[in-house]
Order: sequence, then C-alpha cells, then structure tokens
Amino acid sequence: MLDIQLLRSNIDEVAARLAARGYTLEVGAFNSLEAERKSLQTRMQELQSQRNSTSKQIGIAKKNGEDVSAIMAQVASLGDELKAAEDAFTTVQSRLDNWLLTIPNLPHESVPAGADESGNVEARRWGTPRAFDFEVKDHVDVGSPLGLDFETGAKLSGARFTVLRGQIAQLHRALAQFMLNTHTDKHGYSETYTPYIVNSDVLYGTGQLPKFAEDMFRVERGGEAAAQAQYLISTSEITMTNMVRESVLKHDELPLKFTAHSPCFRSEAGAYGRDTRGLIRQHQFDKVEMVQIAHPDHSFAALEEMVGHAEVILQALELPYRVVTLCTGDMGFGSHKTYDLEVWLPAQNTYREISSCSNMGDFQARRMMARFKDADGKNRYVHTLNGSGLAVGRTLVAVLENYQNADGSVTIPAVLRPYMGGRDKIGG
RNA sequence: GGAAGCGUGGCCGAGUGGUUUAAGGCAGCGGUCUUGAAAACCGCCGAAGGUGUGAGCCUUCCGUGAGUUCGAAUCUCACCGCUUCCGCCA
Repeated sequence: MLDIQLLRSNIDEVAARLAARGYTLEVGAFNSLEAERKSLQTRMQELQSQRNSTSKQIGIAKKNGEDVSAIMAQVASLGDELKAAEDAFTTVQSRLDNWLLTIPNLPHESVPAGADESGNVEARRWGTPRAFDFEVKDHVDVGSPLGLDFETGAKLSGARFTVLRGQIAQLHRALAQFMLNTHTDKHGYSETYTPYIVNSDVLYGTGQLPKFAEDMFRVERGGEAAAQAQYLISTSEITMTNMVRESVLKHDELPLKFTAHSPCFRSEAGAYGRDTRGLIRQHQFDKVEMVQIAHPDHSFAALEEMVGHAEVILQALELPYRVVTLCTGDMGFGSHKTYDLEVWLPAQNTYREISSCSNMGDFQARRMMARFKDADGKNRYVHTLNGSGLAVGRTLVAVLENYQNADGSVTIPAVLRPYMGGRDKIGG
C-alpha cells in the first residue's frame, strides 16, 4: 500500500512513476474522493466533540444534583445527526481504503524502464551451458522412465498435478533438504514451518488480496462456512512475512531472516495453454523461500545479499544461470525492485525463471502494520524482502535436463549425493 | 462435542456506567551523580488518524463486530482467540 500522504502531497509524481509500470492512476477520482473525505471527517469529528463535551456536562450536573432536562433536550437531535455523519464518512473512507489496496508499489529509481519482459536487463551470467554429444531430451522424456508420473497426477487431481515416484521423488526431497540446510547453516536464516491455510487478512497483508483472488485456491471447512475466508498459500512468503504483522519490533532485532520449505498452491487462472507440458507450471509445487524483515536503510543491501543466497544454490548444483533485473513493466504488484534468477534449460535452449527476489520496501509493512521502534523512539514501517531459494520443482527440471546422460540415466549433482544414499546417478 | 474462565498500550497489570484525560510497574529515552559503568534519584514516555506554518487543538482505539445509553474498557448479543477440565482422536 502506498503512503496516502504521498498521494495527497505529490500525486502527479506518483502517477508518473506508476505509469512507468503500465498503471494508470485515477488522479481526478482520488482528488474528489479525498476532498469528500476531508469535509466528512471534519464534520463527524466536530459532532463527536460536541457530544463528548455535552455528555460530560450532564455527568457533572447530575453529580451536583442539578436538573439536566435542558441539556438533555439540547443533545436529543445530536444522535441521529452524528450517526448520519459517521455512516457517510465510513462509506467514503472505505472506498478510499479499498482503492488504495489496488494500487501497485512504486518502482525504485534504480529499476530499468520497460513495458514488459523484453525490457528486463541482464545483470550477469554464471556457468557455461554444457555441450551435449547426443540429442537432448526435455525433463518429461528424461524423467518419465525414472518416476515422473503425469498420468497418475492427472487421474488424482487433474491437469497440472504430478506424482513423483522412487528416485525422482527422493531427488526432489534431496533438493529441498539441501536448500534448507544451506540457508540455515550458511546464510543465517531461521528455519520455519508455517500453516498452509491462511485467513484472508493475511493475504491483504502481502498483497495477494484484494486483486489476485483468482490466482488462489480458497478452502472450505466441512459443514458451516468459516468465519473468515481461508486460502491455500501460494508461497510461504505469505506466512513468513505476516509473522510480524501488527507488531512493533525493536530496531536491534532487525533483520529477521526466515526460511521455509513448503508446498505452494496456485490456480494459474491466467495461464491456460502456457507451459502445459511437464513440471514447469503446476497447481502444486514445492519451494524453499527466504524472507527478510529489514531496516529501511539496509533493505537494498539485503536484496543483493538474498540474490547471492539463491545463487549459491545454483552454483553448488553447478547449474548455469543468469541474473536479470526486472524492468518497471514486468515487476510484481508489490515489488519495489526485483531480480529474477533464470536457469539454463538445454531442451528449451533458453534460460527460465527459477527464483525471484524482491525488495517490497514498506508496501507490505504498511498493509500489515509491521513496524519497528527506531533508535530515536519513533515507530517506522519495516521493509520486507522475499526470494525463492529455489523453486524445487523447477530445480528438479533443471537437474534432469542438465545432468542427463545418453543412456537415459541422470547424474546426481555432487552436493546432493549425501542425501541420495551416496549414489552418483539415478536410472540407466 | 460438553463445561468453566479469560482477552486493557512494546511487556506485565489495576480499573464493573459520568474529571479514566486508562492507575501502577517493567522496558525504553533524557538528565543528576560517577574516572567509567552499575545502583540510586529526577524527568519524559501508548497507537492510528485529522487539522494547523507552528506551539497546539480535535477524533478514534481496552480481542472483533453489532446494540443499549445524553455518556461504555465497564451493560447486552454474536463472533474470534487463549487457558483449564471432561469426551473423542493421528
């Protein structure tokens, strides 16, 4: 959520910065709504003040044993008038609030301008794609004989669900274990296990709601409906970030660093026909996520650090990748600045997203009321960051493709072998 | 599923219809003292918002939401959460 003070004081600049990401801010609508709010609020508060002082007079008069009927008559009509004023104000205020929740974050000034993903800027590359002396298969053809079972997944749950069996399932688990161990042992993140079902309030906090409800899975309890709508998490960013909602942290406990391995559930409503083959785009996939709750002065350093933590995983797995700075037009709704990591997929002969690391600035913190007490005693919003470290399913895809052998076997990356009973390959 | 109790500022905690303008304590901040620190003592100190150049003034907030009342932390109803006991259960 943007700072409404900024909209009041500098709306043209805000509109210009949002235009860079392809969002048209309704300046006129805001100005008139805001003017209405201001007069209604002033009116309401005047009436409240009048009621308070009159009521106090009544209290004092009664205590002194005086006759209060004159004052009572004076205040008789106030109630209805006040109720009407409060209702009018509440209506306008909630329209304003609801509208504010739909406005995306401002891109940071260091974010390159661009309309869509073609405007993204490559920051660096690591590794050299392997030269194959046989015809490269994609992960579906490599994995299917080894335990990648799309038919059974579809039978159980429909398209975009998959069953993993045997050594593929173990490799998938090994990847998650390796990532989690690396982030906790080497990068200082605190391991976290969080709920997979969350209340809707939580999704307002991180920005999935109100705009992106169609991307989520909503769940129902048996029998009666839950008091508050509940959803399956689409990433553990949601739960880890919201752990600090409605709290005031001490400045010296920042940064907080959390990591979790969790399933992620996405309806992929807008992705019909895209990536229908294989594991790339699933309704359910696992991800190891990193979240940092940072001091505003240090959030950009934390972003660079976090990208590095994701890169460590790819380097340890010896998977070639590149780092891309997303342009203004390609960033997510709540992001202030985002780097994507793209891993080399030989069968597609291209780099594909495997991690996204973002500094959200105070955008989520303002929605969550997540604050810290600064050294001078003032409450300020924290900055929140999140990054995949990494998407486990897509990492499995990358390993299957990059480590495939001519005989149909797949070499196990050296760092994963301790998790695989010491074996150096599967299949073949 | 049944029964009872509880929910107050960063934390603890008093407060059962009218100067509550939420006591007191802890933590925090500033100061005195000290070579320095601790202790002691003194002072400041909840949050969100509105309005004003500003000192300030005003409003709201005691789990959430409705209601009763001129007036609600306090009374009523519903919901949420926590605790304890009983039952059931991986």
